[in-house]
Amino acid sequence: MAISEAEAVVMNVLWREAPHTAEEILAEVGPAQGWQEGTVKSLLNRLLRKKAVRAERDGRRYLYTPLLTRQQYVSQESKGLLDRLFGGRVAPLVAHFSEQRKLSKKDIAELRKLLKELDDE
Amino acid sequence: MAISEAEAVVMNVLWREAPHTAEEILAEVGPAQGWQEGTVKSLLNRLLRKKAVRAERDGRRYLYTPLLTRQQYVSQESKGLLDRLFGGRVAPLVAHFSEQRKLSKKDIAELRKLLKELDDE
DNA sequence: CACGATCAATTACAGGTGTAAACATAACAC
DNA sequence: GTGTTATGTTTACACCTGTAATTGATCGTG
Repeated sequence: MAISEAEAVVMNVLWREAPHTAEEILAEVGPAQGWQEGTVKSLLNRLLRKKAVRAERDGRRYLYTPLLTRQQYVSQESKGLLDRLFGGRVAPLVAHFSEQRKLSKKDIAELRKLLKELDDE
Repeated sequence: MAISEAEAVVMNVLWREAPHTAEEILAEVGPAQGWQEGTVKSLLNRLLRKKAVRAERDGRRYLYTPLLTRQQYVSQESKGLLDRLFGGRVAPLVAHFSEQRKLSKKDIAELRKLLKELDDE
């Protein structure tokens, strides 16, 4: 089942470092998102139900670890967008950003490097 | 207000060619999506409420025309994804696809061409 | 052992979505 | 003009989301 945007915020914390307790996650995202304890707990529960994380008891609390990998999530999401908007292909998306002048110098440099490396294989 | 995925399917028809009647839209997407008449009508109404399309009476029916442009929609959606997953930048997304071996030959060729053109400006 | 503190689990609730059924209205055919 | 047909509008309804408040379980403390 797809994980929602709010849920992804929680996953992001766990992808950076795991395991974490609910409290730690709250400390990390609560302020920025304006979330309270119950919110994070709910999101964790939904992620559990969706098998995106697993919880392991540690005394009175739980330690949460991601089951869904960031790779998997990123792939799903990107593919979804590409399929919906660009016929499933990458180049048209880059072209779109290029037309909109949204490619930074850094982007361009990195893309050049990337293509060069592809050459060498 | 954001338009949903099902709504985007309808918009896609109108972006290809407009205006269209509800019936024509149904004919185009109904079979593929397994949608019936009521579904398309509802989606059109929600799009009207969201000011994403406008309707112009034509005898007994309406002709629907997009107000939200494909450009606008694509920009919103792509930016959202990039911000959420790739720090708002294009190159990391392409890198992701490259790592996953999801760049087709055609993609690579087009990207090369694109970068070359950027050079010439 | 009873009590408060600390967590997690359950329940809540409004708003969005997917998917229509039901209802209203207007035009056309007789 | 009245009934049928073609359209659009309203209402429905279950599920997902964001965001908690409430309830329940457990642990440490006196």
